[in-house]
Amino acid sequence: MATYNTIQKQIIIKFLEEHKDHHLNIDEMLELLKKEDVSVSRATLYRTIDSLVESGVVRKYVINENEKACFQYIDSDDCHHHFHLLCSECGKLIHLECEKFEEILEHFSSEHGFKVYPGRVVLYGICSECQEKGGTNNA
Amino acid sequence: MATYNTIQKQIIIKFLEEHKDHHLNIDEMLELLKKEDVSVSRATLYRTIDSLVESGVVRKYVINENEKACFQYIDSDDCHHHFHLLCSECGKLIHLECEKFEEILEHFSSEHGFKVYPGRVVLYGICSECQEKGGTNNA
DNA sequence: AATAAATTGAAATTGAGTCTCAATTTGAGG
DNA sequence: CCTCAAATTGAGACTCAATTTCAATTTATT
Repeated sequence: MATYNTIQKQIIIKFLEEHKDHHLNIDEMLELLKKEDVSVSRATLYRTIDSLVESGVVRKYVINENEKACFQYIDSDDCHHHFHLLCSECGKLIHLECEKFEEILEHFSSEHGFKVYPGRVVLYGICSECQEKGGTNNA
Repeated sequence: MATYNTIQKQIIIKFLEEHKDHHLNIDEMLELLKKEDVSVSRATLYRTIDSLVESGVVRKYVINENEKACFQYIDSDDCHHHFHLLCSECGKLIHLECEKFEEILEHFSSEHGFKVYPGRVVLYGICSECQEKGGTNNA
């Protein structure tokens, strides 16, 4: 099964490269593409992104089950040291650059044989601001 | 807003306690409840489980985005100082006792001011057995 | 009992994501 | 630069887990 190089695929890959510093969901991408007057259908965007995720070029984030999945071009430079911290109090999502990330993933891999999917690592808790405001304590 | 103690809630909590060693999805629960000749509607089950998750009594697992969410009663005795590793391939839930846990929580607290809720930490990935079998899944 | 508020359940609705299929595009081989 | 089969596109239909609706019922208080 050959693969054809289509205009739509080029548009999508160019778009993702230009937005590699954000993760966007499908609707946000469609809207931005529309503003740029480039036309790609929803179905094609889903299909192309899926295959890019499959081939490891793009990472899929499911931060909150109730929210749409987000996608981001994997920049091999900085995609590694990246945690998601989600504040249960204010709902803020923190993208935390931290060298500890690698260490933790490595620990689970080498010590426990468990290969963690980095894109799905979301740690729930309370951010510093909400702690100061004196939030309710849960576990 | 008062809360009424209804028969349905009692049924659901009793059911979850009796099945605290498994995580089940809503349909599985409905089927098992039906076999026990106890009647709870799908909507009520969703609603009640949601509020139990909200209050931290029940944990929600989304093993695979394409699969139904699973739920499990949290046994407060043994959920404190360990990680939950959930294999996206075989669905196995690994309770991992590990001294790294404390270290990681401490790191986030002191270095980043973020207080992680230990009970909600679930790391998704692939277990060693499924890695050997050569899984294809991403997430 | 009377009452108001909370809850239930059957069915309708939602919505992210997938699938269908006719129309179009691609590119290898004349 | 034609031809043609195979790949791809896109509009809209479809799926299905989860949510919402709303009238009927249950709860707990007075």
